[in-house]
Amino acid sequence: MSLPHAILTALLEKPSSGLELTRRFDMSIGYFWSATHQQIYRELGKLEHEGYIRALPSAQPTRGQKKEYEVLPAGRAELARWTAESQDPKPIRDPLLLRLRAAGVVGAEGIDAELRRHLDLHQRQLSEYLEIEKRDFPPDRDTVEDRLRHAVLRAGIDLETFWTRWLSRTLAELEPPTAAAADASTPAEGNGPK
Amino acid sequence: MSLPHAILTALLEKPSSGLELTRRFDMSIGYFWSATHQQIYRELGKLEHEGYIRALPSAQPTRGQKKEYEVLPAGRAELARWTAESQDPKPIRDPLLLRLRAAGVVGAEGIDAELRRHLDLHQRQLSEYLEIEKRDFPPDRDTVEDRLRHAVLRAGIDLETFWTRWLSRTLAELEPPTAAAADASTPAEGNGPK
DNA sequence: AGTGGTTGTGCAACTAGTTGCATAACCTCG
DNA sequence: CGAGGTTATGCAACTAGTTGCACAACCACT
Repeated sequence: MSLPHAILTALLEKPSSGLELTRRFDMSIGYFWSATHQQIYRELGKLEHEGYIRALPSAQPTRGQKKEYEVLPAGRAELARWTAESQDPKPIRDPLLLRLRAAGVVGAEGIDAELRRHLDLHQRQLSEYLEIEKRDFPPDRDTVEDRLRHAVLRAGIDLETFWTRWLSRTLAELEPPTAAAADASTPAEGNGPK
Repeated sequence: MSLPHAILTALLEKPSSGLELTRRFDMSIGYFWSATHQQIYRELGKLEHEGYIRALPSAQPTRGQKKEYEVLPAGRAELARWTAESQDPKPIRDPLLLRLRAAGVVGAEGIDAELRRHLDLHQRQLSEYLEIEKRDFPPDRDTVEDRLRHAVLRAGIDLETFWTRWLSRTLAELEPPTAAAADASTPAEGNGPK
């Protein structure tokens, strides 16, 4: 039940059309929730039907034309209710970890290439977040809202940091020992006793 | 497409019945993939139908009676194929971060209680993982398989560590300044100049 | 006026995961 | 033996997210 609330939050920050929301979900909202434009349009329809949002009167109802939405009081109330609600964290579910475990059973051929690829992706994401932090959070402003937004971004930063560290360590642990243990096709020149 | 492969991995490690798998998913497998018993039974049916696994001959086909499965060569091949495949990491999607952002818009009332609750849950999970590490990974054994399994567990440990740190920091940042900034109903006794 | 790209909205079908419930076999205790 | 709990398998309906495509409006260039 998170997507409708993500949309309400985004619309409270700034009334938008479906496509604008999609772009915002790809950008800043993306570091804690992602969604495709189809999900967003469908959800906008539902939210309007339930009386949580409404289309701004300026927009015509024909297809292919921009339609902006704003949040109604009922929508704000629903968002406040949901925000204060108690929800348990969901257990981890990560395909990469699963594949690593599977590699332990069917053989680790080629898994290191995949680990390196992920490491690269996470490093890029991390430096992107650090850019955003530098740009959007100079050390002067300090409202509660700023702090909350900064905390959320920092979660993104810390998570990417975790991944890059874990991937580096895992790669380091898998590779050299494999080379040392494998007595075939390993050059191993210059480090034996003379 | 991860659940069937999680099941294949689990069955290769040890042939099991549906309920046994469910228990293993709640325990050790749970730190990288979770699943309910209904998902598992449904998937076992599909995997058997597709010729990846088969029921051990000892089991009778009646309902309510234990039915153990083992992986067939085709299943092992499929798992190896999937493990080596290239898959992009999925973007973060975390309701707690979303709620924190929403709190910045509709007000942060009561969110700190929720943060503390999550902190407690993550601390428990972390110490559970540390127990498992101490029990299952003594520093002597060192096969490639051990290393892979240990790396996966360490991802769980590091992730829980990230959460506990991030939650502690976020709580620390939200609370004292709020008390200092709010000039109403704050006792603030004994720390001013005499 | 016509073609081609961009912006924008939207349907339909599919895949994955969740929730609630039904039902059968088996074991234990009185 | 039969009542009640535990073990075990499974169906049906639902919710959430993904993929692929259709189509209208608008704009710019020729």
